[in-house]
Amino acid sequence: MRRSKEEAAETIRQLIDIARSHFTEHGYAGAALESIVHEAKLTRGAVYHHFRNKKELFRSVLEAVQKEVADRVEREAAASEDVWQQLYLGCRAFVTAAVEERNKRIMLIDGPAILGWEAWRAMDENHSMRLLRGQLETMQRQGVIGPAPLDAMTHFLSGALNETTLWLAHESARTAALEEAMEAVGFFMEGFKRQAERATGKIEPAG
Amino acid sequence: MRRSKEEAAETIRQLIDIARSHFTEHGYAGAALESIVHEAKLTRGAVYHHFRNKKELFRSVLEAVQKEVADRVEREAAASEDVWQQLYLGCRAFVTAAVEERNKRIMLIDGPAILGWEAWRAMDENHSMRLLRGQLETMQRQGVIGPAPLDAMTHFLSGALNETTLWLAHESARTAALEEAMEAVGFFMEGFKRQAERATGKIEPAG
DNA sequence: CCATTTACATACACACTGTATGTATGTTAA
DNA sequence: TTAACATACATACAGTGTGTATGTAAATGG
Repeated sequence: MRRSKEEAAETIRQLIDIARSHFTEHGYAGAALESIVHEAKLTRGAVYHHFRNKKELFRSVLEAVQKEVADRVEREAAASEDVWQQLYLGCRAFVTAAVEERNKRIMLIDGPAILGWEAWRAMDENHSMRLLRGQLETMQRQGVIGPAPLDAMTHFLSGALNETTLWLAHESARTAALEEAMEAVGFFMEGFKRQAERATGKIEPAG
Repeated sequence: MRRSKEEAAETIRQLIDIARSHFTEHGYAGAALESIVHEAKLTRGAVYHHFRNKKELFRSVLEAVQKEVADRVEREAAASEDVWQQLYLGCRAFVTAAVEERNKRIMLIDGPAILGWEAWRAMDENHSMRLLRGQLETMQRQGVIGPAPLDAMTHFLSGALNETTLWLAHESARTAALEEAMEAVGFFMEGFKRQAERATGKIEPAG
């Protein structure tokens, strides 16, 4: 019953895909490998052949999720040439992509808990967060935002977007929620602008 | 070997306390009830008498953590009479309290994963988040921030503070990190101010 | 075409949760 | 004061799930 190389690659893809749906529906702990492989018409032996353990299977799933979301963010942000608009569009793309059922829980809830915050963050730095930080860096180089601490700002905004995503998922009944959330993003950006204006001496600081 | 009521209450406190340290050190999944009760010189029977299951024990631990953190936030925010300063102090108190080892993981990582985001949020609404939302509401009523969507802003800022906390924990070597993080909070507040000024017609919106 | 590797399946050991039941002591009401 | 009951645990066991060791047949490479 040994399969060829391409068939094995297909098996891996299938396992990741099915695991993703099970993790989405039952969470990491609630998703038994047995029921995952059953759907794939395999046994747990197949999983332990292709992945070191359950956690590594989850990591592969998360990797796929992150890549999907980041791709959407990058594509949609590129629709504008204005750096502010790019940031806005990117944030919007992120929350609308991440809010989807098949992304949300794996990416924002189980991800940090299963892999640990550091490993989760390390993965994120290769995807959405890299884009966000890159954008802020560009804006800073262009002088449209002042000499603020990039890392702190990136994490602040990233965390805000993550929680906003989960809130949006919860508020899915209210269509106005997305606009409200984006308004909050706007406030943050306004703060940037004002700080940039201060740095260039347009207005003086308030008390 | 039956204990009196006060002794039983002491048992519960002790279990929560020891469980908290085990959850902190090994995470929820990695903390075996057996090793928790062993430290308390009890058996798992004691746990299942006082708590429905492991998750309920965790919920009790989280409740204690939330209460501690929220109390500190409330106390430190009350040190000022200026609403902006109160918000700033509250945010600062939150991150410095939440960043502590015995709070961080339980509150920000395992909490949502074990109880689910909704239950976790529901608990949070009775603690730190209630304070945050209340403060924003006060500021809005006083007109120092404009007619912005309160819930969206609250979640945005709350999520930002949570991630900032985890980032700070990771950056614990750099003492400047806290100030950088608070600077990011400041940007957000600047956005509020500007938006409030716009609403009251002090300056006109930019493109 | 033979040796070796690969892709799984099978079987088993182990850890942990949860539940059912037992038991001794505290509590309370007649 | 004591019998009846409730409470605070301990003990024993069943179930579920992960991980590991081993088996096996087919694919791959020389």
